[in-house]
Amino acid sequence: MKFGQATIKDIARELNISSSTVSRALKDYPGISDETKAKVKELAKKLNYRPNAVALSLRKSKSLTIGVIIPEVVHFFFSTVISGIEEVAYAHNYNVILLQTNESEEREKAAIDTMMRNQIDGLLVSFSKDTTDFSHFKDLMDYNYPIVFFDRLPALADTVNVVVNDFSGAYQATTHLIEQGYRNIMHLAGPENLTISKERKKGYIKALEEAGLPIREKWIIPCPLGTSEESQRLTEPILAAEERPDAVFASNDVAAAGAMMAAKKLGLKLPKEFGAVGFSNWQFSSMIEPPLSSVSQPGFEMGEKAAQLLLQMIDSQSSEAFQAKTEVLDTGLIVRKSSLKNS
Amino acid sequence: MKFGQATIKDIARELNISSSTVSRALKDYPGISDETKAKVKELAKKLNYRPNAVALSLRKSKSLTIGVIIPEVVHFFFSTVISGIEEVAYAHNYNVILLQTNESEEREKAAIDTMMRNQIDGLLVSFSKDTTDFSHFKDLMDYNYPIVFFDRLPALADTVNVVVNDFSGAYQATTHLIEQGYRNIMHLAGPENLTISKERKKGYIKALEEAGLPIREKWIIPCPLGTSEESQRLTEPILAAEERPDAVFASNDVAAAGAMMAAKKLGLKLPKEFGAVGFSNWQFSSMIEPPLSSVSQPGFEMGEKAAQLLLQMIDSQSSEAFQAKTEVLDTGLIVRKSSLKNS
DNA sequence: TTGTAAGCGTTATCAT
DNA sequence: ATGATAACGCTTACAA
Repeated sequence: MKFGQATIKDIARELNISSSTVSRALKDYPGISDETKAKVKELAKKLNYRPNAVALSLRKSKSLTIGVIIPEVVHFFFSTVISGIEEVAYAHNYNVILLQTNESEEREKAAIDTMMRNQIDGLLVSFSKDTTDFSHFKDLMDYNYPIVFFDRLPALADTVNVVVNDFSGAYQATTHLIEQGYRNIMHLAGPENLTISKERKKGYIKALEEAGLPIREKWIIPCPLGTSEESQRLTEPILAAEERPDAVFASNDVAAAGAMMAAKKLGLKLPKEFGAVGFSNWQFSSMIEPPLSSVSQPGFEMGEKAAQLLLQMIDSQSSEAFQAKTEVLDTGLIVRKSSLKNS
Repeated sequence: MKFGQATIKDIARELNISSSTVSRALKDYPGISDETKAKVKELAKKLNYRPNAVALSLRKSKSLTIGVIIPEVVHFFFSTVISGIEEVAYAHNYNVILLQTNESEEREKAAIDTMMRNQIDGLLVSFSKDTTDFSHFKDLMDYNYPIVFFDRLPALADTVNVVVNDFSGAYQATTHLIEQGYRNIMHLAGPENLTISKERKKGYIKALEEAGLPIREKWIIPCPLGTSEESQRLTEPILAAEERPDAVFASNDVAAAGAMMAAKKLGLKLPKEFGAVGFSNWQFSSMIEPPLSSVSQPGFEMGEKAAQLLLQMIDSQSSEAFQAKTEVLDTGLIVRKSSLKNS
């Protein structure tokens, strides 16, 4: 009874009635006299009574809290997703508990342990880059524990997922570069074991193939870190070579920006001599010079959708809600100056 | 007992001993035979026993959870702070529950209500822009409830706070512009009722005064929204005027970027004809053209410090920990091309 | 060395 | 229309 918080018992004692009556009066149960209801409610208000959610959780084995496991918070896309999750949770009177894994599998397992100890009702998961063993998720799913994966898909059967259409986003972006007249398009790829990276790479390749352009493996560069320094460093030698690309499709905006910096450093004119399209439409993309074209990901919607699916699983417990499904959200191509060859 | 989670009772039953013995054995209490301890621990492991944190919270009136109330997650600075909070909390086995207020005072009050219902052990608060009534915080403080305010300071006595040195950051930034040879420096200010905005404005004015430069009220423009569109729109007429500023010190990087866009649109050469320094050193600042000089705020450290102070209040409950104090973290000036007049 | 019982705050069940 | 009691899972005096 921290901070003088009043309990049902306090109210009961003061009014000389039983706690069950108080409990029922507070929730307008039938069979309680209007008089008692009024008295109880009045006193509750006066004492600033707040139901103890912890006691409720224990009693009902339900915490009205959902857990979010995410690689890092300081990431435009992820923070946008969190925001979407927050909104839906708030609207349904659920709380959000946040565990950041810093892309570490160990922290991920610890996070799950914490969530279980705290009787969290369900989990929204974007697992870390180098998670290869998914048994900690599998175990939960075997108990019918509600989990929705977002952005990153695990190598597990029968999961409920929300992703964006990475393939088509990448395909669109690359096709756009081709239509603009770029012919030698390199690709800065994401971490190799993530589905999103693979899909974006596939979309890139598909676009080249369809246009009858050659696929050059040496121009497909994985950027495991995803920092602009890394991509600048990796891109520079490629642009300095005899035969060089005239554009880049990057798996994320930061990498694209790094490539642009490399191109500038080598004195190339942007976007005429080197075009670029990124992925995720980060906040900064419109502010760099030239403004970066980018594939926009509906992060907020992803958070909303994932939270909605999870709450369905939690509330209904129907097998329908638990059925494997992958919700695919559409990307959009935001065309800015960086990819307009003849501007 | 969701998901087949084993409880102490299950272990007790299986071993034909009492739950108290199990409880004690699990925590190596003295006076339990090594044999029993071994048996209990073995079975606990086998059953994958996890202590029920909810039951513990109820028993101990302590949830090992701290709450973070923040205007918005999708914000480079705030998300960095959260990251720092997360790290410290994790290291001390505390959980973090996150409530976003979207800069609404009503949501802020609802957030506090939620936190109280859930027996959250303490609060880290950055209140919303238009909160003017702080009684909801005051009420808690009167009960000796642990709260640490960060970034934004409430108009309340005896609070524990963590802020950055906004005044000196702004002073440094403006002085730097002056030293570079800029003479007519405008200021894009933040929301007027926030202390941080006031402090930054003061630092700006102090620098001008010290340099013997005039303060021109018409060149001090509040940007309540803080978007680049807003600042671009507000800056354009000022730069188009007969007598125009030759530099800007902005209360945040986004506003600075907007001003730079306005200057470019009017054909001014950057940084020669128009210099700029922002605040917060957002991720994008190094990537725009010219790269933006900025006052860096130690967001991660702020989160760490705030969490540490809070945990001290929670753990010690000593009046020392609750004593009013304001931890001031130093800013740094990151000089990039946007403020180098003669580069 | 171990067991019993009460209690944290709430509600469901069964009485009255 | 209201009360008594048990239970959620765990800890902790107090007993034995």
